[in-house]
Amino acid sequence: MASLPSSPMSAADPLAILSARFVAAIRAAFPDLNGEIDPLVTVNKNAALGDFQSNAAMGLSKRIGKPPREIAQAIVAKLELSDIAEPFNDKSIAGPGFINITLKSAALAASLVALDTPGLGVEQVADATIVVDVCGVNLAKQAHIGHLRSIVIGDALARTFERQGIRVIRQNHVGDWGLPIAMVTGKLMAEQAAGRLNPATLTLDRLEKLYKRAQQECERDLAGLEAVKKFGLGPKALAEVEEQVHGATEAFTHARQTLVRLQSQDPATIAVWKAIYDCTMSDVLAVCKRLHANVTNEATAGESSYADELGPLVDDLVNRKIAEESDGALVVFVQGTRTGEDGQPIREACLVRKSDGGYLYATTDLAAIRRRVQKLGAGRVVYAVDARQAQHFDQVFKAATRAGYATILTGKDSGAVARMDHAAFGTVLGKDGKPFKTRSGESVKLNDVIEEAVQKALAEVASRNTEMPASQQREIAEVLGVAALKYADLSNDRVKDYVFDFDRMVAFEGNTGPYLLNALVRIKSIFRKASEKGVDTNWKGALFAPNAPQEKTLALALLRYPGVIEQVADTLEPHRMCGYLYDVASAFASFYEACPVLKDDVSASTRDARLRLCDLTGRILSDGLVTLGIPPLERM
RNA sequence: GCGCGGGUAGCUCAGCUGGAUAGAGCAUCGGAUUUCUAAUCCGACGGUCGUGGGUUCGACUCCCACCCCGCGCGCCA
Repeated sequence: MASLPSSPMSAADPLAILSARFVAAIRAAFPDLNGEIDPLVTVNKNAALGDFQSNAAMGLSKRIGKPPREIAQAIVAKLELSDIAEPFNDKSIAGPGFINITLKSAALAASLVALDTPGLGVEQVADATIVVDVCGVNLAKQAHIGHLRSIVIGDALARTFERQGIRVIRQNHVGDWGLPIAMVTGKLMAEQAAGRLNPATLTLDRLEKLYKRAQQECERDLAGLEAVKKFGLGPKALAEVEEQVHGATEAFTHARQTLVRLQSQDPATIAVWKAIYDCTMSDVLAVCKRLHANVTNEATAGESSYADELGPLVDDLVNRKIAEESDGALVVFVQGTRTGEDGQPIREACLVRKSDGGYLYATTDLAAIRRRVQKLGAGRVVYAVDARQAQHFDQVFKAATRAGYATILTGKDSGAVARMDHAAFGTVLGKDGKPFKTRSGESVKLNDVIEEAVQKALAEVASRNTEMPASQQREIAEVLGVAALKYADLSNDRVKDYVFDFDRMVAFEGNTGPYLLNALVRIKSIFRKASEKGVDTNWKGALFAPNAPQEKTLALALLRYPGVIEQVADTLEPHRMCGYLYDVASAFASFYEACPVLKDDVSASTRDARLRLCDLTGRILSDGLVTLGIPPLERM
């Protein structure tokens, strides 16, 4: 469908103009053709052959019943491009029927002028709200490497939507409720009662140790008991294991009692829970802040905030016969992705209440969808969550749709079902190809990861700026290290696992954060130099003159920016932005080598045209990085 | 068993609704600097795109089968 160009940018976007012209030419050449016409205009893959190309002729071949080259001839005969493109020549139609277009320099310049606005041509979406599920840490646990991707990718997606003018509500779905939290709360109360712990000086590190111990006490050898009974290892083994299990059962009972007190808002229990909450979140939010991820207290909506809604929600599901009983539990049956022996899809059970009356994470997620769509007004909900939860979300999305909880209640889309997307991400791997862990097998703390990246960056900064004050080196290294870390995560295809390598991410070559920041810093440096040399600011209104091949390549890259933002928002794939920015930075590096800006033998008009091109490049690099959640740098 | 994701150069990764000779970076080798910051640029070398079929004018891309790796599969989250 050829949508009409609406924004100021798309009116001058070569892709949009060419698409419209091609559609017109095709209609003129083949008036009998009805139905949709896709002009298939793209940036030319082979720069030597032209700037843009249309592949429409091949596709139309079957519909029209003529050889594609003949169709291409007919299209070209009707194509009116003399105002913006170079005249056709014998290379304009090539291969099976590619139509190559080379833009006139003036047309390219006009497009750049249209792009060169404060908004950089990014189309604004009116009247939309998107909820982004981001971060998702658990109480009493450090933010670790497993949370990196949710924080970084979730924030980048949120920023991309915000860049489109969409109202974004971040939701940190903290695991702050349920039996595991009751375990540690009970454990903490016991420690406190025994005088072994002062709540005022509680640290997350200490808390995490208590959590692990509580968990072990509850879980120890329940599996072993099963095994002993199954294999009949004799009364002595059975007695030993049973004694262990007795301890576990005791701990479990204690945790259950604590959970009941939590749920009934017992003040003493809640007070301890709150201490755990505050201790965890102050640490976690500090890590988010250090990562320049916009995850704050306002964005925090933990599982506990749904506690009161779960009972009524399940009642509602039962009353409307959406949930039914199955082996003592309550489930919502959904059409799953799996198939049975007969090849028919299996009805999958999405559990919303256990046989003991407890609720599950699917219950909370259903409540969350309902709140996000029907209370917060989201037309789209995006989950930046580990790919291993794909089946869970598939079920929950279907159950929510069936229950009507995803139905939009107000506004222009009232009655429609909100779009629900699981932006699934793969695992962070070590160099050995296995999940990234410390030597002792523990998960790596996020703060340690950040610190190591910053230290690596600091070593580079210090060695290259020996005269710079240490405080400034440290300041730059902090930005650079965090940029390197985030960019390494964002630049890989989201759904794939990726290998984590400090040395590669802080490298200044290749598709890395430092390389992009370096391009930006070089541009800033040009303008500092210009100012030193007393060059006036007339360049701001200068005519673009993309004549050198390097200038042309750079200009064509810059024009793609608005489209890339849209692509990222649609596919939820920030690595497209990374790849794009790397293209821009590479194109700029080649330009920088080949096209002097401030050298004495450069004419004033060329200098000003190039300064304006540098400025536009810098603003797009900067805007793109900021949209990814990476702050720009002045010097490095 | 069923399902989901993945398999592209020695390594790490791109490859947009099917399009021209499958691209980067690293590594290896060879060039460029009295610098608008060389934290760079230019070039060379390097690939049966897991395997085998199919659809198509054209397949890394779509379909089918199989192999290998990872992950998931009702009362944990």
